[in-house]
Amino acid sequence: MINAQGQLSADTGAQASYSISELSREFEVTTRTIRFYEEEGLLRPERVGRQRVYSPGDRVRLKLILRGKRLGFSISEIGDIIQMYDSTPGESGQLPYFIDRIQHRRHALQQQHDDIEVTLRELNQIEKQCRLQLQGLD
Amino acid sequence: MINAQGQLSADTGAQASYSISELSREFEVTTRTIRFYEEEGLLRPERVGRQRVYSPGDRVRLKLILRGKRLGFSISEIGDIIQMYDSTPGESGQLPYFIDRIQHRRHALQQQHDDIEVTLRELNQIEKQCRLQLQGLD
DNA sequence: GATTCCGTTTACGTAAACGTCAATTAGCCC
DNA sequence: GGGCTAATTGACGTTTACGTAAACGGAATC
Repeated sequence: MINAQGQLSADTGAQASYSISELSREFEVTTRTIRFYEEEGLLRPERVGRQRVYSPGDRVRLKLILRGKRLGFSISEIGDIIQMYDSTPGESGQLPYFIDRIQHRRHALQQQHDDIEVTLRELNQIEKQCRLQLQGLD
Repeated sequence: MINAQGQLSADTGAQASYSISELSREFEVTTRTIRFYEEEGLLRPERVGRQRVYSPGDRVRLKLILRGKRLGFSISEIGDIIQMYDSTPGESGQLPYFIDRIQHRRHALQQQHDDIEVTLRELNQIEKQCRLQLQGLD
């Protein structure tokens, strides 16, 4: 197989590098968006000349970013989360503070989790009503 | 007990009506925010003179709105959801279309639900590593 | 009757998250 | 070497979800 740089690479499904438009297509975001995330410090692709070249690691980061977006987090919150994945604890120096941040994040996620379950149950209720009425069993 | 309008009301914990500042305090949002939701058509409190008076139903709607916000939905999406709660199916006329909208919503929520579980697992992993290192067992 | 406390309206301001040009560069194709 | 395609930078525009300030109204309180 031939990748974006015109070089051979084993077709393992995991490429060695990606162009901005490849990622753009794969994740269905615009290139503008990807560059914006870079401006915000969430991505740091390498350069070949002036062109951006994304590693598999960059691709994973982008995945993380988009997952964060789906969860409604802001860019800076996502930056926060990515830092958690990034920093080999030890680099991060302040371990207890770090653990504290993790727990805050987790707490927010738990809240969301609960919100979702409540909402899902309610939507199920509503839908059930609709279906009954649709069958004229009301 | 005496409510915001200076009238007697049974102290059942469920008041008959609320002022904007009462709701503002209870849910920790500004009055500006509450008025904004009204501008956007998410709330329709009654008026006594020019002042807004919120019913228990309005209060529930506000709760719904804030839950939607925590889930990262936009105002118009929340409006959409509230409509689902509101419309006695049958008023809504187009039942199949309505059910379809519910399923779309539910699909998005399921996606979020999955995202959260993945993220929680990952955070747990990270935290475990931190704790190990904190104990010098690394 | 001046002050204080809520509340209201109007209107302009702003941060976040991109969208949308416009001008430029660089590699390939024939 | 002209044209096409993909990418880059820079800059201004836009939408959403409120914040903030000004100016006023009405009821209560001192």
